[in-house]
Amino acid sequence: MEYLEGKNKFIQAWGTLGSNWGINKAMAQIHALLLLATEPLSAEQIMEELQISRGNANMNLRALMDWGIVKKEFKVGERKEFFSTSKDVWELAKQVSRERRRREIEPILSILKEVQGVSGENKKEVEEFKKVTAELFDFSQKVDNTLVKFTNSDQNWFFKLLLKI
Amino acid sequence: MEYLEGKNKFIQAWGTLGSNWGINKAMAQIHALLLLATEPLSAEQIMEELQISRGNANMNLRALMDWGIVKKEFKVGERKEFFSTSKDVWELAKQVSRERRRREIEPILSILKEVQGVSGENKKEVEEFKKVTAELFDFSQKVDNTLVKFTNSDQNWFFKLLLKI
DNA sequence: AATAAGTTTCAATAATATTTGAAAGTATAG
DNA sequence: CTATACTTTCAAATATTATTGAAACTTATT
Repeated sequence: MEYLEGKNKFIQAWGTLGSNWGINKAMAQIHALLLLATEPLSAEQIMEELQISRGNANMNLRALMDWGIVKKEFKVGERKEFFSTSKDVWELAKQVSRERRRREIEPILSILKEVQGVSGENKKEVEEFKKVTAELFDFSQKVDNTLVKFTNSDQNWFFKLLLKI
Repeated sequence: MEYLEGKNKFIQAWGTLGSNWGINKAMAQIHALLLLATEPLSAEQIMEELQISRGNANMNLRALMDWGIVKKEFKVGERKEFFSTSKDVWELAKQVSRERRRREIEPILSILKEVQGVSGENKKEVEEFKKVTAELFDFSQKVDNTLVKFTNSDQNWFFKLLLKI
């Protein structure tokens, strides 16, 4: 397979994967492009390679920076900004976990806690509600704890551990 | 907080959580409703409670059944179909992992493997490409293995294990 | 201070995904 | 067999989300 074909295939696949996990296609594709780049890329280069507009590139680069997985860089003598991402897959996974934990697990935990105190006429329904939400709370908390450990772990502690089983 | 308020809050939150993870809102909300129900619900009841159309209810119930997390049930003397979901959060998590593994990890693994064999003029680029995709392949395979263990584990083996650390 | 190079914003537009509802399909009961 | 109760399908409508592009803004250079 030709390099260019492989590259496009990979970028395409990364975009699709992102979409399935609630990350917009352009954002995932920019990330894929940066993963493959041998040096930081300018907004122009990204626009050009992915055939997207300046506004789109800018917004998604910002989103990637918000996620903490893309960094702005400057080159001496150049006024333009350049962008790069870490090639360390392990670091990437940890950063994504960290953000998703903050953005999704924490809010759901807080809601589950909040709704625990419901009251009402129908005893059976209320009890079922409390039971289910309590179990979800418990489970979510376990996931949360696991992610905290994971995101703070050095190396691939996690997988090494699993190998021992 | 009144039961109804809590219920709505939970259903709403479950829908939002779903959206963030690439699952459509109605699908997640139907699931939330079934989680809280004290007995299997008919399509009518679901349509009524969530204020959605018959077609919508039907399609998303089918999708939930495809995911293996909702089951059709029949009541004696009733011609209608009823739907229920397992209240076991652990089982639910395993089933979702199983499906996502099949639907997303396996395809990406196959693409990563496929693009490994690229060739091209620019040695530096090609090498970087192979390096990055090889690392992603390795990582994805580890995740895949972990999920296999997870989805086959009894009880909360996983979390119990983590407690030991 | 004026110009140039580059970045950001955001209303308008386009693309995508979801939802509806009515018609077609199926199965059960009489 | 056929009327009835219910389910499924899917084209069209709607809602949501992503993208564009040009104007506004910012910063650096002369």
